Amino acid sequence: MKLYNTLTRRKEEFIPIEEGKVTIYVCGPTVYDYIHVGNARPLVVFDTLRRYFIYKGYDVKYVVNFTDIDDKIIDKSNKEGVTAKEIADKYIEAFIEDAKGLNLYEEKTIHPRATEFIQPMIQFIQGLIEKGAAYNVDGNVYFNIDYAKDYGKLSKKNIEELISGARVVINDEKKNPLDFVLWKKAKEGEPWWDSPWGKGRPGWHIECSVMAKTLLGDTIDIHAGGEDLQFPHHENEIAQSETLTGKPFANYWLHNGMLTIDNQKMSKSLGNFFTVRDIKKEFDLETLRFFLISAHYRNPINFSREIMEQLENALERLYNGKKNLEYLMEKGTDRPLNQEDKAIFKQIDIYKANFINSMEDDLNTADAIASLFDIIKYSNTNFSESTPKYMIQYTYKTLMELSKVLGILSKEEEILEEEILKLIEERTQARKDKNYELADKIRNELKEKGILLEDTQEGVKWKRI
RNA sequence: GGCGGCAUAGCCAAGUGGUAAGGCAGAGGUCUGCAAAACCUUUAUUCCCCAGUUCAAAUCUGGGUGCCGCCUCCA
Repeated sequence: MKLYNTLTRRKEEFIPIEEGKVTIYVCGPTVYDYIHVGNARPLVVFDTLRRYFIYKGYDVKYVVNFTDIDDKIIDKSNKEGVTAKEIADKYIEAFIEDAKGLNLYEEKTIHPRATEFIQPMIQFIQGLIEKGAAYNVDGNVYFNIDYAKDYGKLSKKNIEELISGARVVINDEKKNPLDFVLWKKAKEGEPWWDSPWGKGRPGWHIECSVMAKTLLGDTIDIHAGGEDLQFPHHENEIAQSETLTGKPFANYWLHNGMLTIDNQKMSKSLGNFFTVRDIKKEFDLETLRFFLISAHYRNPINFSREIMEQLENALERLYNGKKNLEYLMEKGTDRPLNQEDKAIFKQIDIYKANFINSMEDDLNTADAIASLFDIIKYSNTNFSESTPKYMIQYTYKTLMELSKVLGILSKEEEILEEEILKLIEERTQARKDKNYELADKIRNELKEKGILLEDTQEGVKWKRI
């Protein structure tokens, strides 16, 4: 599989550290609020990458951390008069709920909390101090970037230009203006942990380095996140981790493009954001997931109601195709396969190969989705009740297998209540009797109950609206 | 100011040298009591503009225009 590596700015063949295994670390949310649609992009995109690795038979270790101690969380806890932990717990719980809606593979995700790794963080910082790469000034510990080899190699920044950019706040405590904080001295009323440098808490960058190292090892296969984290967050992670271990921190750095609204980055600071919960009121979150994988992950995507509606319809077409296959699986014949049938298998296999080729090419989900539509169109056009069951099952199995990689079409067929089934039967009889008035009345009645009936050539079908 | 990216139909979006995938919306048709679904046909002589390389360019080179991101907390 080829992946675009930000470190080299090229697509590279993915070679895992250990054959058949892959370790992935994705920078997760700071849990001080509900996640917004922009936050959801890396979660969905890299979940899809993980699913594809699983599909290929890899043993995947996948970590998405929670930053549960940070200025914003402390601010919020002060405002609301509750502890920082209560804030974090509340939004972690909300995250898990949103994650389920987005069909993230939560059962297979490791979710460490920063506050559970304070001791390893202290050891990590201690190690940096011993190497002379970090220094303590009155309880604040800084990383000295002059000790980092190749500082700026990920974001391709030039240190002198960064300094002369003058956006850096002058801080007399720092040896180099670009030095960043590893351990923050606790202020009055802030949560704190004991450390060799006094009471305090970890800085943001150190958290990810330590959790990745502790859970996945000194060198991980893939580190991923939004492209806005390239600098300074990921650059600093590299600096501290590689200075401490002397080994590469991550072999592949993957960054997703920004999600925009009216062509402007969706972000908390600009205030132009929708939370995943906002969207859930209007759309199924599966549609949001589908939207997020409908373009290549490195391109910016613009979010709007119009686009969501388009994708809602597109997704419905896939579901209709799936339902048609389910229906024909019941009705198909058991006759033996003939020469023509075999050509159909071949065609389905071609679509499957196309899907895989797309995914192999730097996770081209937009292209892969086209193969799903190809399968649907092909089966809609060529299959009927006289098609051998086995072939329909094979097509269905292929469709579901590939959909699972993308994390879509996973909603199960529901069972209808007894009374509704009765009404449908009543209506079918009315139609046979050509009593269309009664038939339409029942249909409208069911529509109000959220059941939409369709009279197809293959019989009555229903769906929830 | 420095660094990076993007520009393909009404909308969304693949395609990185061989003659424009796929989806949505629209139009016409088949089927149908009606509706819906499904299916068929149709919708870019052209890929922001200009110049160049080449037998051949949406794809490569140079220039221009517009938009976006990072450089500050951010997915």
